Amino acid sequence: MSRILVIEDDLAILRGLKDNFVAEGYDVLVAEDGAEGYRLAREEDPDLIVLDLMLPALSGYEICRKLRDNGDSVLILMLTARGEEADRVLGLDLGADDYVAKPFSVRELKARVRALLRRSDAASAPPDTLTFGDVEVDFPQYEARKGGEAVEMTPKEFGVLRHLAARAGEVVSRYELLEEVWGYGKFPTTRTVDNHIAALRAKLEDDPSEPRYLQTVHRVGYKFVP
Amino acid sequence: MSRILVIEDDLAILRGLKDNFVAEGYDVLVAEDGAEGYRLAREEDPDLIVLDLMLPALSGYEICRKLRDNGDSVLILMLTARGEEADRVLGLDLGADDYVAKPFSVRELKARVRALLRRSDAASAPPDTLTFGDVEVDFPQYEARKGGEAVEMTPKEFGVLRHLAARAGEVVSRYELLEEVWGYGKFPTTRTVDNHIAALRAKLEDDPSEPRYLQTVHRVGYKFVP
DNA sequence: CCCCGCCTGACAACTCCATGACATGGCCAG
DNA sequence: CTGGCCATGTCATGGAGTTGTCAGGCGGGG
Repeated sequence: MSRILVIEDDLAILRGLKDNFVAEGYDVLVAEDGAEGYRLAREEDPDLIVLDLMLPALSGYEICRKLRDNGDSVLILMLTARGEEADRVLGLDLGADDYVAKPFSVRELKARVRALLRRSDAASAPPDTLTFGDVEVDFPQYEARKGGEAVEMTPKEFGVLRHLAARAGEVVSRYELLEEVWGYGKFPTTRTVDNHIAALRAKLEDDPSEPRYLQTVHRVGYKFVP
Repeated sequence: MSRILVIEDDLAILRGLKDNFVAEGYDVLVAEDGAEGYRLAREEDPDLIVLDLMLPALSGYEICRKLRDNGDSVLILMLTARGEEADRVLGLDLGADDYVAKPFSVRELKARVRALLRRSDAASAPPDTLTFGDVEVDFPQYEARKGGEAVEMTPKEFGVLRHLAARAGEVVSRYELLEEVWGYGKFPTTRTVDNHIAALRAKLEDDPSEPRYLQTVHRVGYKFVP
């Protein structure tokens, strides 16, 4: 899941944004002033920054420019007072990727964040089909077949399989799977992972009781062996 | 590399766009008013035109129509003021290939330009007509028939169907549909998408309660299966 | 002014997911 | 080698979240 840094001095807004983003499964960092925000932006390497234009210590304007001057291409979504020179903010000399005017609608802000992140990671997507044994999986279509027969799988199952396959041969811990598939804001039991593995085995393995592709590594996690 | 013509009367924006496109390696032509822009469009035969809707001398609207009337199929990306009727711009009255609302993000604009050029290279632009089962849809004309009978569909319904069909087989999330069909700057609920899907099913599916072509993928989105 | 398309909210039906209990199996200490 | 313990497999169940559906209201265009 993506990591978002929110830099905003109004604590009520900061809190609200954080809660909203956490609820959507993002990994959220916050800063209440510009200097701290800039430091986090450099050290924590977030995927996207929600940046208030008016800030104590270091303005959003300056943070944006400094990041760009350093060649940082992190996504930046600027919060501006209504009517504030939108053209200026957007790229032409500041280099923000989008902006939302205050007072803003949370729904709009979330939609814009989603849109920015989706476009940016569409570029670096993992391979979208997977074949092993007599199984074929097409992730964009959310379809799977075994021996030519369609197999019904749930989104979580696709997610788990994709993350295991992306690191084929490597052991992946339950904790890692939870973070990557479920997202940072969610905290199910690690037992939940076992259940989804079991479901995948039941659907894809020739002999679910003797898994060939989805192997258990005792006390560590699971690995996908193609 | 591709040749891009930018027609825009705001010099700050014109300059910013030119610099950005040049930096990406495009061959860039510019015009500050509609008459000059139209002349360049005819004489220089660019691959894509970034066209402001409001222009002195000759409006973007008219340029677009005149080009199309002359059978010119150059790619056109329209810049519109926020909230300006996106449906109209993308329809046949106008014939633009895409649009971006002002104030826009440069990253967004560049992404859309890339997308348009890539699609035209691959010659896989969204099709003008669509046929499945006993249904025929003509997008430029905004006409649909089922079993030979005319079917009344609203502009939004055409939009949703077109975007699903353009990615046939792939699951498209409600959020993506909102972004692509409703456009940048509009933020209805995801429930709205469901309603339009329901309307399409009622009009186009043989058995709307058991959709064959417009399928739901639970917790993910919808997909069109031809 | 009315009409149509659009958006939203409410409700019910349904899917998927998380959890806990119990069974089984692997690993280590003795 | 073997008993005990912890980890994992398995399964049933309740609940949370999603979707289909419908009615009502709003706004723009004719």
